Amino acid sequence: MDHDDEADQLVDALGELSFRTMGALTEIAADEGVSLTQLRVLAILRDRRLRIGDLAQYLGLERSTMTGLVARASAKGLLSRQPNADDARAVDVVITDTGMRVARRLGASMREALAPMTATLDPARRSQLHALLDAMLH
Amino acid sequence: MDHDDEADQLVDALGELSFRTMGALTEIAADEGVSLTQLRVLAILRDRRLRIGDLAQYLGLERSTMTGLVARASAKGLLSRQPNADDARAVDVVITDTGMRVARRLGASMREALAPMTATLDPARRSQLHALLDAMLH
DNA sequence: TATTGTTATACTCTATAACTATA
DNA sequence: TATAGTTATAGAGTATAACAATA
Repeated sequence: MDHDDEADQLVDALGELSFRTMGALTEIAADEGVSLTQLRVLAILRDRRLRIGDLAQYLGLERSTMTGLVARASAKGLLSRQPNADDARAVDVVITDTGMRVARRLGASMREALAPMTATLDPARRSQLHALLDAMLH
Repeated sequence: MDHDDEADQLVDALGELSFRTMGALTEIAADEGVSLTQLRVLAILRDRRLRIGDLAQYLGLERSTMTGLVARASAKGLLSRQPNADDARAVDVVITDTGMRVARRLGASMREALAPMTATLDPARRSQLHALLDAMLH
């Protein structure tokens, strides 16, 4: 069954693209001294505040895992823990000014790192790709 | 420093797609009792044998990391370590029959898991996407 | 001397299970 | 009782540095 049909090849290409992208993002995060998961958390918290549990659900992780992640990121000054106004059991996680600066630098590095990959496409094909990705993601 | 909105959105979409894909692959791997990195190793070794160092370079990891990864996968019966014919210092890593069966199941699960994402596109757009990904990856 | 791989060590990520404080 | 979060514990992934064997 070494017959790759069209669907298999598309899946392989998607996998390859994703591994390459994650590799680039991992390096970028490491350069800023954070993990890939912390990069995700920073990106998410740029425009909202979330409770520990919601953040965990968002990332598909256990709450106990988030406790540690937030603790380490807070120790680095990137995040801050705040009491939730409506539920005394809950903890809101908020990005700090330092965290926001790091998040912005990460965003810039991401664009820079992925540019060579998208640069192989001419502008028309780039728009095409963007439209296709949007269609898949929504 | 390019602050082109179109480029930023494309990078964001690429990141999002990759995180989703990696999430799906992580679950698939976990269902087979292997890590995401072990899934990659199995996929790579399906059609070749590589030395520890080459495998590490291929994945962008340290050799010491590969030593552990291969040890754990070998303990599970998925890989086997063999002396290299040309260099007595080197160790070839080979996929076992069990490893090959697992690799095939992983491949099938990947296609299944990613199908819903690509299924939102009609066949013509799917071909388009495939062509664009291939252009980016080569 | 340089390279291949291993070992020792340390840290992060992750999950499970038991626990607390609050709802 | 149920839920939000923490703590304790354990295993995997990862890197760095020091090391042995071979080139």
